[in-house]
Amino acid sequence: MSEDIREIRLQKLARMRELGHDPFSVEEFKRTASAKELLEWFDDLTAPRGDEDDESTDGPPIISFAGRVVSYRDMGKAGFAHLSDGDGKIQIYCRKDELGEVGWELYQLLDIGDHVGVEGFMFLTKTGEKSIHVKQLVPLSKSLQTLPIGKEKDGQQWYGLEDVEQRYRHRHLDLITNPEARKALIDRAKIVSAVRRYFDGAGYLEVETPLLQVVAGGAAARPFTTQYNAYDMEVKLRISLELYLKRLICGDIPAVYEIGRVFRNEGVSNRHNPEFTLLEFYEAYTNLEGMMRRVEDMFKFVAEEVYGSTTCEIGPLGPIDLAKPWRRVDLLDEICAQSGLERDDLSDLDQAKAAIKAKGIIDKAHQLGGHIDLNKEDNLGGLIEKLLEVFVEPTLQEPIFVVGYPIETSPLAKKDPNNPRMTRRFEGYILGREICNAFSEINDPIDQKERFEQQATEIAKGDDEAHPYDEEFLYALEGGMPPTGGCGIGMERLAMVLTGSDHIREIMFFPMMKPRE
RNA sequence: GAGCCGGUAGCUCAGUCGGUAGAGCAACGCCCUUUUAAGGCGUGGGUCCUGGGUUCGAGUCCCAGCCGGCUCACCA
Repeated sequence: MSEDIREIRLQKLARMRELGHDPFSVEEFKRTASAKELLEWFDDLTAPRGDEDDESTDGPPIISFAGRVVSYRDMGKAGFAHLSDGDGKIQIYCRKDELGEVGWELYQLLDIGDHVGVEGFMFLTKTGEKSIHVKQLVPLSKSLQTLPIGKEKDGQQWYGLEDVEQRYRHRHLDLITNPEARKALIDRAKIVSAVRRYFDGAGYLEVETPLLQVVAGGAAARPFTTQYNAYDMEVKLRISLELYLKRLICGDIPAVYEIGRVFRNEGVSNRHNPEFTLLEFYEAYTNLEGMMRRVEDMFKFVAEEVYGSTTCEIGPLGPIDLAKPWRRVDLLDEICAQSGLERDDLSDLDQAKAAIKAKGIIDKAHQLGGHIDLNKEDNLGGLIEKLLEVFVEPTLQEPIFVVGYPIETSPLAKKDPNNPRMTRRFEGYILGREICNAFSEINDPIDQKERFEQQATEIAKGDDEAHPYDEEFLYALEGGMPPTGGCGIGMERLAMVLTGSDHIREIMFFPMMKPRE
C-alpha cells in the first residue's frame, strides 16, 4: 500500500522531470516575504478584490513565495492549495489558462507534502481569503510519502498526527502537523537563546568544559560510562558542570556560565530525560543572595524577551508576575509549618524518626499522596528532604526560594555559620517544581576535603550516587578561590514552566525513546 | 522496576455475543475556471504489534513478549 503511493509519487516525479522541471535540481528560490508578512502587507496593497477580469492599469505588484503544500483542491481547469512555510500559510490560486499546458500539468502533479515556489500577485477571493494568484509555479521537492497533514477549519484541526509515540519518534512530522507542539519547541530554543543573552549582557564569560570525565562529579547521579581507546581507559559522561566551572573561578575568571548537555543514567518520567541541558553560572565575590537576585533577574529578562511580558499565564494559578521578587522561606520552618513537626524534632535522626511516629506524620503524608518509609532513611538530611518533598513542595506554587538545606545532601555548599547541620543553599520552585539549585560555594579546601571524605564513606556503604572524591578540584581550591555564588538550572524545567508544558518531551526535539524491533 | 490502560488502512478512529474487517480523510480514475473540513460519481488499499494457546472458527478469549501512555518507585 505505502509502496503503491511511493510508486505513484515516483511516477509523478518522473513526469515532472520529463516536463523539464526536476524539483530536486532546483537549488534556490527567492521569496519576497514569509506567509505572515505577505498576509500583513496585503492590507496595504491595492489588490484587486476578487474581480478576475480586472487587468487594470499597472497591475498589482508581483511577489514570490515558497512553501509546503498542506492542502490541495483541483477543480478541473483551476485549483486552490495552501502553502505553509512553517510559520504561516497562504492560499494559492492557479488557472490553466494562465499557467499554460506545462504549468497546469505541474500543478496537477502536486501532492500534499511537496514544496513549491510560486510567483504572482496578492488578491482577495470571493470568500474573502487573502491569496496569491499564481502566474508561475516551480516544484522544489517531491514528497514520496503521505504526510499526516490534517484539515483545518476556524482554527480547529481534523486528522492530524495524534499518536504521541509517533510524534516523538518522527519529530519532523510533529513539526509539520502540530502548530502547538511546534511552538513549544521553538519557544524552548528562544528561551535558551535569551538566557545566553542575559548572561552575556551581565558580563559573564560563556565557556565549554569537558563532557568526557574521569571523575564525574558535581551532582548525585549515576553516570554513563564509555571507553576511550587511545588511552585504553574508561571515561564517564558528565553529570553536571559544576567542578570545572569552579576551577575556572579558581583561575580568576570572575563570572562564568555554561549551557550544556549532561547525562544521568536513570529512568524517564514526565520531568526526566537521561540527557538534558543544564545551565550553571558562577560569580566571584557574591553568595546565595546574589544568586537569588540573578535568578529573579534572569527569569524577568527571559520572559520579556520571549513573551514580551513578565506576566506569564502558566499553571492553574493564572498569571504569575515574574517582575515581583520571589518569596524566601526557611526550609525547616516550612517543613514544620506544613507537617506539624517542630524544629527540635529535626535535630538528629533518631529523634526525628521518633517524632514522626509520635505525631502520625506517616499517615499525614499518605493523605497527601506521599510515602515515607523510615527504614529507608539512614541520615537526617535525606529524611528532611523527604519531608520537604511530601509536605512542602506541593504548596510552593508561586515563585519561591527555599533556603537552608541539610549538610549531608549538600557536599559542595558552605556550612551555615548559625547551624553547622545546614548549608547556605537554596532551591527555587515554581508550580511545585524544582527550578534551580544554588549556594554559596565552599572555598575552604579543608572543609571541602572533609565533605569528600564523608561522601567516600557513603560510597563505601554502597551509595552509588554519593559524590566522588576529586583530587584535581581540591588542588584548585587549595590555590585559593574567592567567595563565590553558584547556581544550576535545568533548561527543560525552565522551558516547561514558561511554555506551560507538563511533559519534558514536549520541549525536547528528540527525547529518549526505546528503539523498536 | 510495579500497577492500570492502549497498539486495527498512510492519518483519526469504529468493530456487538468468537463467525473470517469498516468509516472519514489521504490515494487512484472521471467531471468541475473563486474553492477552503470544496463537491459529485467510481476504484484500490490490512503482518488487526509479535509469538504461542483454546476453538470447527480469534481483531475479539487465555498466556508470554515488544513498544507506548498514565500513576507509583527511582531521580538530594
